[in-house]
Amino acid sequence: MSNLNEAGGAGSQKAASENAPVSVISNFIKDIINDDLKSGKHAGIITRFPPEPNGYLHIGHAKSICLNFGLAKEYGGRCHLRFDDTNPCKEDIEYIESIERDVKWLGFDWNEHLYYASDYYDALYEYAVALIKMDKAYVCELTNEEMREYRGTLTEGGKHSPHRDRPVSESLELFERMKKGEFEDGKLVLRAKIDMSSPNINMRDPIIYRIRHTTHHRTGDKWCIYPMYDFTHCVSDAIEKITHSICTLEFEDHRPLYDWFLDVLKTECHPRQIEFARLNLTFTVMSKRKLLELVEKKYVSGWDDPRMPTISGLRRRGYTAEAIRNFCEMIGVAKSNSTVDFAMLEYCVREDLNKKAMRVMGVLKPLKVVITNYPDGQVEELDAQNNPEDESAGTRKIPFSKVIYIERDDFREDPPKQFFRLAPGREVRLKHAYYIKCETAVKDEKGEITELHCTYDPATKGGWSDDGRKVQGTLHWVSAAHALECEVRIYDQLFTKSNPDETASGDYKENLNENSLVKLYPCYVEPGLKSAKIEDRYQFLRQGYFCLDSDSTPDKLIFNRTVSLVDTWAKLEKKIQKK
RNA sequence: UGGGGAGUCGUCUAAUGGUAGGACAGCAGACUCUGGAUCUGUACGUGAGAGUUCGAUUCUUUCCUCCCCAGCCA
Repeated sequence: MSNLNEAGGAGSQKAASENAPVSVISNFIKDIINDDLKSGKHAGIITRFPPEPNGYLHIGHAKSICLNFGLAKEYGGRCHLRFDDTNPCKEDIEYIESIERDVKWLGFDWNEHLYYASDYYDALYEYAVALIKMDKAYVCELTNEEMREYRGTLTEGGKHSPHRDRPVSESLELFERMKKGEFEDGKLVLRAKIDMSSPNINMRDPIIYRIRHTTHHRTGDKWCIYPMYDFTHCVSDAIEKITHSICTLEFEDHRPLYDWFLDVLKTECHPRQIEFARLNLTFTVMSKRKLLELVEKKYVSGWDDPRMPTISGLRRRGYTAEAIRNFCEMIGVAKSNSTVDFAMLEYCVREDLNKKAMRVMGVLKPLKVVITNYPDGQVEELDAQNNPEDESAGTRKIPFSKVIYIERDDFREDPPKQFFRLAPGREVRLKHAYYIKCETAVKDEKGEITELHCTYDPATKGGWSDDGRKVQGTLHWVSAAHALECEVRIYDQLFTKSNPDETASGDYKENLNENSLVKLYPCYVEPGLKSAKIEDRYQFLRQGYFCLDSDSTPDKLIFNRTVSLVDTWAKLEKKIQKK
């Protein structure tokens, strides 16, 4: 059982020892940094990755992680991991742990620079008091609904709160009492005093503290007032002496507020906020709300369901950290909204796994083949190359015997023109083994083919013939007596539409793909896979890349298909059928 | 219809006044004991107009389209 507990072995990655390489491609953020370095504004850079621990990280976060940690590495600076934990209602320790695990797995290291916004609650409180004393903040008693009314609309300015001009001393006292827990949730808030007529709604006296009698996952019950994002984020950045605070586009019109707080507070450090476009991917959703819904309503098995675009899902699916990093490098960083073709991500895993994954043979939809002229009871150990892309991967022995399984799709009774595989009277090569020729197809009473009777040519051992004879097809196979029975899970896109949000009803779930998971059983793989460990990755010859799923037990191996191989024949066949 | 952003091959992304380039996807071919990989070739783009200039993706201007903002979420 121990072999199922952690990754290791031939097909696996040593995540911890992996180190992300430095990027060579430029982007507009690097241009800014280069200017800042050149002008002497900064001697070095400090960035940060600031997730809120209210969900699992996804591939979109990976883009941000690669950007922030990548920049730090490239410029010899550092990147902090900071949990933006200012909303105890939504946050959870489970998420903190998963985020740390995922960032590490991606190959990045924050060293001792692990922080929490909640670390700064005392400082934040003092800054808030300072704001009140400067008459730049006040305690407001408007209800939620009133607040919305007073805020105005996109086209009209708002109105002043009746509490806006209350004396500083009164706000001070009220704020103190808010902190002491004298008011219930929602009764009072602390607001910045900026400009209710601003065309930028964020500047219309934004709330900076609200009351929440909720236990915080780190500070417990010490606080019942919690700071809002806009106030917390810029102050946290300043405390950590961040030089470049990189966030996504939707925060662009929060920047004036970010700058306002730091200007008014006259913080020693005033980071520059830079916005870039978040990642969108075809055939999937990236919003935390939707991913959470998929998990909670059991459309998927969990955050790490192999169909999820989460880091843990992709990892379980068999993606490597290197593939994800390469992908993030490949897609670039810019300010225009964009949706990347999922095929680009698949290209990146294939490229990486092609170099690394050990080749093995596995039959997904078995068809029994009896080699009639092969001696009963004889077993030969044949040599098989582990990875033609990597000489150092060596070879292994695989057993061959009279009864084998081949892929059902590799036989056609009535083969189309360009079909190179097995058919009555046809000869093909069994990879690493012999040429075999199909003599007869045995059928049951319903006309289903139950097995094939073939003959082999003993002179072709290893898959060669000296007489110049050519065979067009090469098939993978496993010896029936030696094969390991297992389950294989074939995944397809979670959604049927390239843009899942394109719906008639407005509910993206109507685009869920009913066939996104197909479980195949029994499948047969070569006996060597018995020692496979969770997350070990393999190429099943001619089929795709697979990895051992965490649902596996020593008695039942389960493999996930990470991605298929490029299937030229499938494409060709489709074209033939169209004609 | 307020404010803030963005428009370059099908999709991402370069070119910062001087030959519009790369990657993915597509197509065609070569090669191959994986119809994998690899290699070669090929097609495809500056949202529109006006202006400045010898020369504009780049500068100016008008227009068009798309995205974000009215949580006591981040």
